[in-house]
Amino acid sequence: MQNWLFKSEPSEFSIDDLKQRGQRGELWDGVRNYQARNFMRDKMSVGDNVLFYHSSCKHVGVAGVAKVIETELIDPAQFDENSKYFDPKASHDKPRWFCVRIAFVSKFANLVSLQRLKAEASLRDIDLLKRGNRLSILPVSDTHWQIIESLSQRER
DNA sequence: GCCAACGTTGGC
DNA sequence: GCCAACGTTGGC
Repeated sequence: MQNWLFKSEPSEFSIDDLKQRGQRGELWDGVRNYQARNFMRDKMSVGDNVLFYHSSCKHVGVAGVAKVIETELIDPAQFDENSKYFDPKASHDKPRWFCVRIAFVSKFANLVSLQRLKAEASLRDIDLLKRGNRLSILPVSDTHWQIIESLSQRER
């Protein structure tokens, strides 16, 4: 079982939006970065844990927990000419983009802010905080997962 | 809105 | 295969 961190702009799709989807969850389509795609296509399993991170917004940080409920899905947006994720180089014979489906697990009572993460010495080497890391999907170690989860239960 | 840090594209 | 130009991400 692997842990991940998914970034999302809450103005586009927030932890509350995910909660509203309930058991059906949400198809994580539209990822157009090869490294992130490879994580989804090759490394994810049903049941994997996901930290749901709010980026590019007022309160940046980890907002809650989700889980992977379906894997090895072909991203339908690549074939949709009306989608901003349309990829003219993709074909049904040779799809280029893959995705997974995730579902809500919990929302943190207190968002674990980026500031808080940076202040935590034990998170010094988490990929999320490495200089210039703009990947929207990142693996998270068990140790880092536990630290962030414990931060979410602490008073700010 | 700015800008650093990339990833991607395309000419050569 | 190199690399300049361009586009995007994401914190501030």
